[in-house]
Amino acid sequence: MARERKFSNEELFRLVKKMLLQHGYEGFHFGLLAEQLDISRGALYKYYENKDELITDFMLFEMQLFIGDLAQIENQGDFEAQFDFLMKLIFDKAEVHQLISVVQQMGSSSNDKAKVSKERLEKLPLEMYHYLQSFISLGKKERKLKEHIPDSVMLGLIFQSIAIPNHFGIPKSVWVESIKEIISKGMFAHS
Amino acid sequence: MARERKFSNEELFRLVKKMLLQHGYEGFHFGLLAEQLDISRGALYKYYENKDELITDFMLFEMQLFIGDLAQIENQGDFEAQFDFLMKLIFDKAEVHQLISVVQQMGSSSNDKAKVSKERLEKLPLEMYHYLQSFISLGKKERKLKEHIPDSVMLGLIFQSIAIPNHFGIPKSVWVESIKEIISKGMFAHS
DNA sequence: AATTTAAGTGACACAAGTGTAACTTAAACT
DNA sequence: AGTTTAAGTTACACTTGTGTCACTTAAATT
Repeated sequence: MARERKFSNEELFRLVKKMLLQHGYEGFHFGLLAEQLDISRGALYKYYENKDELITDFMLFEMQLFIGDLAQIENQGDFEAQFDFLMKLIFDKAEVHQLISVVQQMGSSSNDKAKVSKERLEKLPLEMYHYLQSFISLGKKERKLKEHIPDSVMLGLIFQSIAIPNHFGIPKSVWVESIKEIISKGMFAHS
Repeated sequence: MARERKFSNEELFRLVKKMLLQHGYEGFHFGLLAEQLDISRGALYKYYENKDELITDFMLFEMQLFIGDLAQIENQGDFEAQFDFLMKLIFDKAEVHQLISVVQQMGSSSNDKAKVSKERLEKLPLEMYHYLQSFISLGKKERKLKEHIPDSVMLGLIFQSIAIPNHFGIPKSVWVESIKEIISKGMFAHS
């Protein structure tokens, strides 16, 4: 019916991700994106009204992928296996955490359409928590997790651990194992 | 020798802090700052060549205050008291963590002077770690802390814990105590 | 081959922030 | 009172990104 597009959605999202991670929210703009896609800036406005709408769309896509991975936690056997799975997933998909922090930099949109999907976007962390509720419940039910600590503190700390800056370049395996140990058994020696 | 300044350094830094926390790095600009100080934008250029230089200057000031507080950890008695002091300090001065993340958003400066002090700035987290080295050493020496976990992982996790988002509005005291418990003794129940 | 239609282009007006420099103002010193 | 000096103002030129719209292009349909 019409000429074919010069770029695919995959290519677009791949570049958006790369640019967001590289330059952050402020450094991301249509000019740069268009250049990398080898199209004119104006063409992008055929698909997205503005930057926020594009980023929001991308994030919904990206987060749904991540939540898809996360959902597999239920097939991991006992509680310890689920814990290991979760930690591995988080450290393998470290970018997700960075991308979430980009969203929080997004100012309040002028656009109405963008506002709606941004609200959806802000609910995604909560949705993630919801998916993990069964994991925490299992742990508490099996008396593997301390029952007096609120679920959200546990999940928050687990997810935040990905963002600890490794200033001294500790090898990844040592790094991850150390964090897992602290989270599960603490940094205090047994007395 | 000349007319007196319409604003003090304290007032300036107070506003810079407020604006950085409220609007982030990108939302911070001379126009807004000048308006709040009730001076013209041009006047600010008498003191700082650009935004990065001002922010850098402010951050050095702010961090030195924080490091000053931190240094008092040595007067806190035994290891447990030092641990409690550190956690309390971090949660009382939560803004510091936010401010540090602002710095990481600063692009590479064009200005030479700014570049130099920005390098100094990026070393500050390391300097902080250095100040806390004695605390960790004490803990390990007294066999209160697990010796096989690298210092930087412990300190990183402690500092990062301030950034865990409290999506569900858990009361502060419960929140802080829960985090302290996980960090020190883990989230796993004793078997 | 002519027509339709969506993809893509390029120029324009706009907005917001930047940095500069000539100028004005007011305090302090002679 | 006159001079000096730093503080502050204002206007200007510049840069970078935004959003729009009339226009061109190329694939598919008839």
